[in-house]
Amino acid sequence: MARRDDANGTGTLGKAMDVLDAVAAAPSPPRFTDLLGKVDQPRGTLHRQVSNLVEEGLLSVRGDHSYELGVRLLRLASKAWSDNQFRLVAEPHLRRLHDLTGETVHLGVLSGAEVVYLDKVESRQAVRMHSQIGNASPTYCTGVGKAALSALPEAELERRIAALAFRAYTPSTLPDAAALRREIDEIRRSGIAYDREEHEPGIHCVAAPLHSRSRDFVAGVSVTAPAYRIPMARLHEWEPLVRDCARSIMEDMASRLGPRS
Amino acid sequence: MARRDDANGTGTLGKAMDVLDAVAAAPSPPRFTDLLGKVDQPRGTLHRQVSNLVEEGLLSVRGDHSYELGVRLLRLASKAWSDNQFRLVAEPHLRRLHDLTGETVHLGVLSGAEVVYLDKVESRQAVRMHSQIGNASPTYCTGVGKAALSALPEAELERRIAALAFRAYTPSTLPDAAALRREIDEIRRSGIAYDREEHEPGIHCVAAPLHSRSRDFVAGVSVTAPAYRIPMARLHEWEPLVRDCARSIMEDMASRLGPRS
DNA sequence: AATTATGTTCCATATAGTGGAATAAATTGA
DNA sequence: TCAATTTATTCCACTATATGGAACATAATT
Repeated sequence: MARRDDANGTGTLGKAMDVLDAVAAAPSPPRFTDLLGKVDQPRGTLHRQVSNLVEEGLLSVRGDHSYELGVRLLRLASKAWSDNQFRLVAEPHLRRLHDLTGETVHLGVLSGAEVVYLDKVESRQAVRMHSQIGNASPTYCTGVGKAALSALPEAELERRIAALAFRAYTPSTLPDAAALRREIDEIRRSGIAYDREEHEPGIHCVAAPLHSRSRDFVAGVSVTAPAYRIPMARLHEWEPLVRDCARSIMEDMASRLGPRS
Repeated sequence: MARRDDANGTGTLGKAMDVLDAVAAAPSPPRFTDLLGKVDQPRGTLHRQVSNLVEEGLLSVRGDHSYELGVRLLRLASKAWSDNQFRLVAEPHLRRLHDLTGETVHLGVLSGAEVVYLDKVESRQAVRMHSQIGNASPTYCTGVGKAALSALPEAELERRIAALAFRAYTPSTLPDAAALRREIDEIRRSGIAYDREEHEPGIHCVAAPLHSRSRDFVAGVSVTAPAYRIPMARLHEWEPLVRDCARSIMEDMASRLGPRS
């Protein structure tokens, strides 16, 4: 929810993105006046911004003046996904981790305050692919999220934690910054993060951090499983597999994309 | 390829989108100078535009100064897809069409010169979902593309056809505007479009047009099948099913979203 | 028909984007 | 290793573009 500091460096573009975010965050297609309440812009200004977004195909307007995100985003995202070098490099490693564990494997990267899923490998492909790719979850209550946070340089970590708004998804969701901070320290020591049913009841996972040399992006790999079928002990056994997967993705990145990736 | 008229009404935002398009169109992650050649902007200007896009997460820069589309697009597109009212309304109808035919069903909407796939229903879910959703194909050699074109008002159709650049994907791809024009007339009469292996050899389909009352968007539904297994005759038999599917989606839209959608 | 809510247009003003040129950084070649 | 060359980044006077308050138009509501 909390999204934007009053001042931002990206001028007109930033404002346009604010509008898109506002539409994305709305529970149902917002009308013009709804948006007027959500983004801090005067009528005339917002109206032109929205018109421009519509003209560019980033927003689409229905007959009743309500707005939806436009299909042009789908088109771009499709490219963003299929061309993504990190994902391309990681994919075979994820597949291998899946083969070794038999459970669902996720790859997620840190984006803003959230972790967005870049890829997913699971056996029963009955579930719609899109149900995860591109989805975003909070960092503080997911395996990949906490793993990714642990890979951030200290200053950056502080900044991000300070900006978080904690919400208890389950009884075991970490309640505040202090608890998260303690857990991150532990993850940094062990190189492994757990989600102990902190986001969804009955679902837990093991995850390992992943980052580019320069830390210009941080990510996480995880193996997720239902608690009733896979006990915590098994998750512990998988620690080396997950760690190895993360390590080999990083090595692969380094060798393929040059030492500086 | 042909993308932009010299003048466009969306100012700064439009230019930013041009840059995104240029990155999306590149066969491999372009560097700054590559982009400089593709978008018509002076160095200083382009540099700031790119910086802004990176800061907003719409572009991401790798260690070697090459640019990729950013993950924020995935996040937005995920929302764009899951919230899309048209798709939500259409989904059960697509599923029904799939059950009746046993073959792959597509839903695509017209976006610029292309048709982008909004949904896909197929039995063997082995294929990755993202392999189609958000993908774009030319209008003039796909079933949904031609169907969608046929639903455009005359003036709009002329304009779009004039802007097309024809490329022969297969021996049966329509070669030019005249041939397409003739076929569109036929589709308007019959209400059914065929792709006779015009995009991919061995793949053909039946499609029907679909549009919102006000024509502010046009789309198509199709049943696609391999030619070796499903003969043309069978496609003909499916005509009523496809037409009914399109009709019932439109009716459903009208009733759910109000008479004006 | 009058009232209220909602959407759209206008235009003087200021802000934010522009772009040519200078600087810095990385890469290549001798 | 150092110069030559390519490539990326910064700077800033200038101006095009976005701004926003207010007037106007168009539904919806009473």
